[in-house]
Amino acid sequence: MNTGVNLKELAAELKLSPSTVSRALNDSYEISEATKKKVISMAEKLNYQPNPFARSLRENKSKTIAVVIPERMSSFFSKVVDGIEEITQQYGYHLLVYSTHEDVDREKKIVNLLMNGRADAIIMSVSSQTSDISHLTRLHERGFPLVFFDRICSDIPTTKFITNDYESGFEGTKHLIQQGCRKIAFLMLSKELSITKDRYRGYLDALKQAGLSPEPQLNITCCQEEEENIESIRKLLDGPNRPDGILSSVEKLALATYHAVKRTHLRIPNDIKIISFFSNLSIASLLNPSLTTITQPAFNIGEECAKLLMKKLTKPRQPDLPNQVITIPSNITIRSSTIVV
Amino acid sequence: MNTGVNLKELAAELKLSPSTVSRALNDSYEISEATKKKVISMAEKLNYQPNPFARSLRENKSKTIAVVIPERMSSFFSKVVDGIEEITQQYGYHLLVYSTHEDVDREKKIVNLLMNGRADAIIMSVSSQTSDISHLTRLHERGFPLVFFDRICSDIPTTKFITNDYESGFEGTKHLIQQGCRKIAFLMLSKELSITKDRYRGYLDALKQAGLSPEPQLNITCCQEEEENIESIRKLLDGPNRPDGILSSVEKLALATYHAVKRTHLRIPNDIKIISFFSNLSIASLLNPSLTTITQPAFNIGEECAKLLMKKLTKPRQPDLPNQVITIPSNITIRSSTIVV
DNA sequence: TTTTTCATCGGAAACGTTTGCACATATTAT
DNA sequence: ATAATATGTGCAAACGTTTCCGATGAAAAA
Repeated sequence: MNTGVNLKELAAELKLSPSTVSRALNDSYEISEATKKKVISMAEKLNYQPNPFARSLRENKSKTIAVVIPERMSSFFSKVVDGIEEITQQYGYHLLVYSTHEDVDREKKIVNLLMNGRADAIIMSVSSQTSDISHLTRLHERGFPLVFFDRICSDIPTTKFITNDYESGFEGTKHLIQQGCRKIAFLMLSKELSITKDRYRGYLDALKQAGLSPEPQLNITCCQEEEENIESIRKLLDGPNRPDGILSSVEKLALATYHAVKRTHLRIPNDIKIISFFSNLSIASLLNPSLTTITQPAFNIGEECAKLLMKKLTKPRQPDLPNQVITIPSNITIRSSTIVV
Repeated sequence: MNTGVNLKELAAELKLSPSTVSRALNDSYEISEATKKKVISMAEKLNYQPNPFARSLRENKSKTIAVVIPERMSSFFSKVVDGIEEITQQYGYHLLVYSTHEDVDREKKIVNLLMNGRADAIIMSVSSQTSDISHLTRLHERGFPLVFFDRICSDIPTTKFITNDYESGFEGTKHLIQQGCRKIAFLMLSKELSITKDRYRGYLDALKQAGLSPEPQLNITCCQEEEENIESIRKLLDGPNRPDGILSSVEKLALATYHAVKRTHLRIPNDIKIISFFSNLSIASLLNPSLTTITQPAFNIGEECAKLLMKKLTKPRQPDLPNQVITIPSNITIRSSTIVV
């Protein structure tokens, strides 16, 4: 790899000292406009690119932020990362993207690796297996800027961005009830997750408000194996205590539900109605029947995470990230999976 | 940000010189086993983490590789990145991931930024707008390790990983013909793309072999706006010269086709049969009717890219990346969108 | 005994920046 | 006239590693 000219060579070419050239390129007030012009044009001519590591070493910042997500093949997380990139790229920041694959051990390894300062901050959504959060508290206690989104850690006093999980769970359930459902199942990834807790609370409160009592056997906790999830749901559908409505708290379980229904004699929405948190609108309307969705503002969530961090990292003396939860509401789009025509 | 102890402090604690400690931690033969043990245990006790920038500056390598893709919300590219990460993570490498959003200007900016050595190598799939490749040739001529996958640049003499685009296009088209199609449309993102060229050649040859003549008006070049694509396809379907089969060269256009068909009175597969390059098997079988797919080995392609680079970067004196195209075959899965029962 | 070798370790340079400080020269105030 | 102040630039240290080159002492060979 032929690395180009460095500051010293550029300075030699200009018959100036490296310090002057550095200051000129950084637009320091101490340098005359004349030399600034000369330096800049010569830098362009020789295509000078400052060495990022020398700069990072000296300034103790990397212009890089790490994004840690549970999986890549998810329209929600893809859009969040797109939103983050949209902002950070404007500030010249780079994105290290890691997937934990819903594995807490991988998450710990990644977080521990990040502790050496390779990134200036972390934006993350925890894995569904994460219950011990010592790796995250340690990070935060060291003063490492950390922002959570979607799947958050309430115990860590920093800024979190979520959607209105409780209300969405509540409204989604209420919608099912209004469509005549009396036995509504709740599908989740893990009981530990902040999103399942909040969405579940909304679900329970909607049931209560309608005078319905929750039935434990209608709660299904899923795993990472799609086939296994499909079979769990199918068993529920084929069982004696079959639900007439399903609220899926994550995208992939809605798809598993459609697969499961295909294995039964049931029809959506006549026999069973489905609503799900879902970010891929194009797919939602192509499913048969089209899926009623609670659409999280994924791109927007990413943007907000990034904006907050950019403010913290690019302004001189910023305070710590405040301990608060910022909620950006979802939209419910009613489609055929909950409406009998 | 409270950065932990550094080498000098660790050395002071041990009453040793930094050089000795460094060598001990790097398992140098010059250091006795006794002191190695002492150093390692003290390093663990103080949780010493070497500064990655100091190391990168000194060694002139970053243990980071950049991945440049046209879009994130694509099961194909998500899986490729997963495959890359699977390998690189084993070697302690980090991944900078950039999306060009199919925009060649963004692609150029990203590539130019990468020229400063922030990453040790680049794995990329070019945007659909890329015809001028000067930014990539410049990169390659500087000796920067560069690997292409899927959407490749034939003119740049380096290693490329693709699937058997020609054969898949050929076989896909042949399958449609065998199912009785006589007027087969070809959907593409851009005529410039390597994948459309190869897949189109396969399509043409299959037509020729069947004695069918290609009709230019059956080729549709799409854009980035989904709605616009849907309407282009709908017009084709509603027009006087309506095809009875469609080969879509990319995933998103298959979805657009399903949307378009929904806006017509046509039925799949009776009136129109569809086959597409497609990586999301779960979705393919959920579409109505389920979609016949040509499935690219996305994860595997990512793995192979990464393996090649890891060999080049971690072994001492490796030759340049050879100028060759490595093909990993796709699988055709026949589903309902091409079979009339 | 003297010389060589070997096993361990330390000093210092180097990687490419940024920046505190000093130092000229020119301008203004006294 | 001299002294004070801008204005523009250079020197050198620092960031935290790795590694070249010596240095030391002990063991082996002469």
